[in-house]
Amino acid sequence: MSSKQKKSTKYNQATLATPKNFLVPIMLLLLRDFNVHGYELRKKMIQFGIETVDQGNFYRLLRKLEEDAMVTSEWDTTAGGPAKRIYSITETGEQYLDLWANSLGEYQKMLNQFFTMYNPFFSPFSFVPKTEDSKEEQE
Amino acid sequence: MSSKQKKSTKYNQATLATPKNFLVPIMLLLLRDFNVHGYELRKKMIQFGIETVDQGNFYRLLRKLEEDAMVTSEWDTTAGGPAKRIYSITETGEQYLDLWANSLGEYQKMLNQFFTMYNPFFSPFSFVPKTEDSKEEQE
DNA sequence: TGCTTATATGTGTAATATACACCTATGTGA
DNA sequence: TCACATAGGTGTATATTACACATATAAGCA
Repeated sequence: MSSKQKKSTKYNQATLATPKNFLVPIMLLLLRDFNVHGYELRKKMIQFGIETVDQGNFYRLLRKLEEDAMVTSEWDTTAGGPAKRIYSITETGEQYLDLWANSLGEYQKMLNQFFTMYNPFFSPFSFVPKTEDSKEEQE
Repeated sequence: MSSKQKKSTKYNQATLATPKNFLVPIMLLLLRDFNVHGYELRKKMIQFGIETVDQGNFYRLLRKLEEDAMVTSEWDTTAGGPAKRIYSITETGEQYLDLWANSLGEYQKMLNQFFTMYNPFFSPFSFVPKTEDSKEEQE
């Protein structure tokens, strides 16, 4: 227990509550409704509420989704500027999205349970911040 | 593009929608309400709805939480069987839990948004599965 | 006694996923 | 010609998780 110079153990503050692979279902959902290129899609995702979408990982993921036949793309050189890959979702992709939706639904239930236990006054769509009074019974 | 023998690229089915570090807030929440040992806590987490809680990672995480002063523990040798570490949350831990709660709240909003877009008939607490009819307009 | 099972707490390490830094290229406008 | 927005990436270190395995105590039972 001496000379501790740990690797600053951090369950990264910035990364709090970022679910694994969460970009995937949102990408698929957006591509189900819009046929767009990556750069545009990425903007949509940020609008969606994901504040940080790493550009590198984003494109890498898109290519992987294509490799796995979840989406297809074709080059668009008609417009000015750099060539774009226009993406669209496939049947497989839609099925995969449905799988994700089930999974996210499960997770949503757990979140509701979490908040019910965290703050008994909680109910979705009317979040009441926890008061000091509500944590008196201390075991 | 020849001789593809990829590493079977899989956004793991089993791991779908497993949020990063999700064990942490649930551990803290449960420890806020109960002073228990790891083995017991793990059972509670499974009851909570987390189907797979890897034992190894679980204990490792507990020790890390203690190392970071989120929880404290003391050995209990009064009961029969192997000695147990009884855990309880600290002030720091409670504050960290609050941080997590905010973060999870944000995420919950995104989930609601996801489902609103995924299935327009969706509303929380009355989930209506997507019908075939609802996906006719195909761009 | 020896064997099995449940309880209880861990370690080692490979596979995955993500963050962060960096690269290439086209077109617009100052 | 230089900066900047658009567009699409690669390399790699770090973080997180999965999976296999290790240790120890006690109870049941043949």
